[in-house]
Amino acid sequence: MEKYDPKKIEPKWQKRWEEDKSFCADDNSTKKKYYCLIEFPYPSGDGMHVGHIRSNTAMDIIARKRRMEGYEVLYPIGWDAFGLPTENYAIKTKTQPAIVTKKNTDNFRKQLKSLGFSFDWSREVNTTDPTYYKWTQWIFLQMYKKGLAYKAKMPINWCLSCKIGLANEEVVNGRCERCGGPTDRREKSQWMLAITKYADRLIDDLKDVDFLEKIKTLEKNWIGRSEGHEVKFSICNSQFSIDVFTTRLDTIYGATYLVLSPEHTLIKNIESEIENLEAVREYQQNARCKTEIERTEADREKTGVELKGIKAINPANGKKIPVWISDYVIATYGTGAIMAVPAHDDRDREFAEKFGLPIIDVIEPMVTKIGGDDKFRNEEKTSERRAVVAIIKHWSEDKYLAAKWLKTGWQGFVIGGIESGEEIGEAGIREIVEETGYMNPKFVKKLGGTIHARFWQSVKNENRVAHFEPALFELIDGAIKEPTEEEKKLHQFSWLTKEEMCAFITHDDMAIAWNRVYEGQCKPNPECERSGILINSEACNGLTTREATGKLEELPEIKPKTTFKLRDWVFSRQRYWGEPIPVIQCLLCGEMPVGEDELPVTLPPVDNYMPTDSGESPLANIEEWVNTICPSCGGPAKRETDTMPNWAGSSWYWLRYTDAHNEEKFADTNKLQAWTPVDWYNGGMEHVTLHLLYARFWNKFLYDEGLVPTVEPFIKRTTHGMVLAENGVKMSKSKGNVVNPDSLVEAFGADSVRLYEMFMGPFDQEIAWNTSSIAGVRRFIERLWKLQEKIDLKSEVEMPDDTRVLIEQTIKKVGEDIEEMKFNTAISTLMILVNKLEKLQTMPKHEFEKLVLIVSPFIPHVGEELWSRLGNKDYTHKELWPVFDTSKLETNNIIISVQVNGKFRATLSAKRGDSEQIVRDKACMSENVYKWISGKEIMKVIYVKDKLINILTQ
RNA sequence: GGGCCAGUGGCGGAAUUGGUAUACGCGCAACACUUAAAAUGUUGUCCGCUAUGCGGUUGCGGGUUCGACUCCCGCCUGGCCCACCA
Repeated sequence: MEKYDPKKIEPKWQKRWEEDKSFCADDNSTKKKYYCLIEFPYPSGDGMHVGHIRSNTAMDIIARKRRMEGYEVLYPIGWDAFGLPTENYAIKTKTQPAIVTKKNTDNFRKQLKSLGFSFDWSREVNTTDPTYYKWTQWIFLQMYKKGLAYKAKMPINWCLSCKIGLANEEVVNGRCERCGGPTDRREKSQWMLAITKYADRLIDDLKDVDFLEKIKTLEKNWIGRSEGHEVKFSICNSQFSIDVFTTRLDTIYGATYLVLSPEHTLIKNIESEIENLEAVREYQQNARCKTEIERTEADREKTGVELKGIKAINPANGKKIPVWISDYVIATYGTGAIMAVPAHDDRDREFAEKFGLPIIDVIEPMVTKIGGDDKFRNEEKTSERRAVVAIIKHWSEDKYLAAKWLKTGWQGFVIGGIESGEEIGEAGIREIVEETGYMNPKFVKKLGGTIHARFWQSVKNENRVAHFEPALFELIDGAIKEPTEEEKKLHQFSWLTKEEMCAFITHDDMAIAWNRVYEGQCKPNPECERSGILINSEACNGLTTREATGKLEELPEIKPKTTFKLRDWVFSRQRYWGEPIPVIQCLLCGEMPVGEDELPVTLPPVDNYMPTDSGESPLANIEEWVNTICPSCGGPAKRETDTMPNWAGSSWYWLRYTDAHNEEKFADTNKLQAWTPVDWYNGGMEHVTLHLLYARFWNKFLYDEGLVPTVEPFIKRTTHGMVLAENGVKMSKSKGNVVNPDSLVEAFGADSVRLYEMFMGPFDQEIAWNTSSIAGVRRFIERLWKLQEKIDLKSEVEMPDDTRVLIEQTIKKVGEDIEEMKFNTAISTLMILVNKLEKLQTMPKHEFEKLVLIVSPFIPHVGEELWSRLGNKDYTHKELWPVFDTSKLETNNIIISVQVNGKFRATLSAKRGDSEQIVRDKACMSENVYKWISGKEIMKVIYVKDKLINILTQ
């Protein structure tokens, strides 16, 4: 037998596949289609990364399995080649980006081919190819026509070192996502895409796709839909008004001031009325100069300036309230203005406390007992009462008095009714002395607002609506008078530390009170703090949050409104290496789209790729390119010099794969119909909020235009974990820890590299690379290879029963694991089978062939080679995926484990389906078991059929 | 601060309607083959002990159960994403 030599067999099969166009998808096939997609790579100068190989192999396995299941599979590949690294390289080396890109894609292509991926190379696309970006520009023009692409002067994120505008998505913690440098905000005229018009659908349509739940959650949170109200506050003595967005309309009576973002447009309109205009301007100026990093620093102290002379009118109660500006209000979210409710919003409270603004409690947190003996009984009589919750501090230690009600089991604090006309402190002291016997309590302070509780007061046999007023008391000394016998029967008292108290408290109302002493350490049900009863709210007093919201909605100044965190997509880049935006500025006609027949607007060669200091693209310096004629009047005009962002080309590439060489359309309708939507799209988690959202947006737009057949582009989306360097950090060229797949293929062969990438750990988790472990999978391949020697070509030998069962089980498990992307366990199952087969002297050919077929998607070169050596003429991927025989999945001889009192003591052999009695008798006869049960009475026997018996003795 | 996830040998990791924890692989050790080494093969490899047996062990502490890596409650640690979003 020949030695296993990947250097010989891998190029051989790769060549045959290519010559036979084995993996070219047939548009006209009558088979069911299956579209597998991976995120097309950015061809960087560093060459391919072992991470690329991991996700490509995973989809390759699925694509190959689908072919064996009888599908016509499309598994295409291309290059997402526009981008900053190439441009930066061009700036440094004065090489044309197109030439760099060519070199890099050639290298990537060679690397991918060396790994035996079953890509359809006939459909290769490249986003930087004018025949491709012609259609990127064309789609842009369609959006332009529908008003979805528009130019706007607006503050944008500006990277100080890249000198380009960035989308919000490209700013991470105030820093440029690409270079890590600081960013600030600048007013620039930018092209925008109105993705927010699709915000609702981008959320709602998620219900119809098979994405991992975490992906859906991430997208939803990113879009950030928030239901609330827009409230119009008119300004005294002015025609202007301020719209604010709030999700807590019910707190409007507590809105004691308004806050505008420093950039708010109203300020300009009412300048003449502002008495301290200088100070306001200075604040605006400061806010503008602050970089995004400074603005997003956590726990930054609140700043702001009042617009003196300006008062807004609260539409709920007609009160005049001051208007401030502060950078804690974000210009681009909601309306860029808020009504501040310091009593019920932490940020507003911080601001109000700093600037001495009034704080009015308008919500009593409500605690309604909904379960247990003290559940509020709607049908019974109800009485209402004010009561003080006395939190009593020890005279010398940091301990507090805990009270337990002996009749009900409630645990909390001393509580006493407040008589009419009585002060809280007064009532508390009276109650403390009465109930606890401590003679010298002192009132310290009130603790926040009232807590509204509704419960069944079993002692009094009635419902109670209680308004609890938490207050802090301190004992001056330990002087105590023995309480009466009657009191002793009611309560039991103890001194507890803060931590002990948290554990002691049994009810949410007490927990809320305690939280005001020991901030946030006790955790009441958060629902209690959110929903409550209105107070200090005039007509709404006594209503619940929900009722009040409904009532307030009737006011003409208030209307329901939905807001999103998602903003429109900044679509301009002041860079060279991107798709030119196909728009012309005519001196007479203004903004004119380039005619569709003029596309593509191609990139001219330039000498200097450096962006200009004014922030314009290097294209602005190419006069012969910039100067053109107006498509409408024929007069002199200038081309738009901004280019599209990196994300443009990847927002529709899967559509182009269906018809990669079409010169008339971005893709033929029939071919789109034949192949889309993508059945399974795998990619990185990091692309879920950017690329995936953009791609779904473009697809929805094209769907609305009748240009693609489905609303959603991808049926199923999964993610892979990142491959890290051996020490667990990210691989990067600058750290010099990038593992080169070429040397691995050279040393171990492509099949070993593929197999290791799949075996190293769970596919969806990030994992550190470990080159020494490849030896293990290489050994496995060698052992599989050697099994050839044991084949009985005539298939005359019988296989032992348990081995045949194992083969069927392996077929089942491998098939299921591939579907769930549990490649690591699929491979270990295959290893177990090979270990077993090795022990045989000989085995029938047809059984071994099953194994060859199910390993072939993982290690296709070995699969193909073994398959042909067994005398088969066709490729493995043209064979049918083996079907396991359900009747052979299990043997009749089974092992049952025996427990005595839940401890494992023995195992026994039995026949499938044996009755409890048989198993029990066998178990009791076993020496190991007998030892444990002799002399003891058997109380109970638990029998799990065909699995386990548990004998319980006294 | 909010959301999501994870924690199992020296290492990567298996094990889910709750049923023999550590499969599979790496590494390590011993042995065989060899002049030798590599490669290969065989055996062993969670911890403790009075050792053919017994006890303990899945981050920590409780709970439910005949039985818990798995379910529930409370903590600790680590990671990822979002973050002044009204």
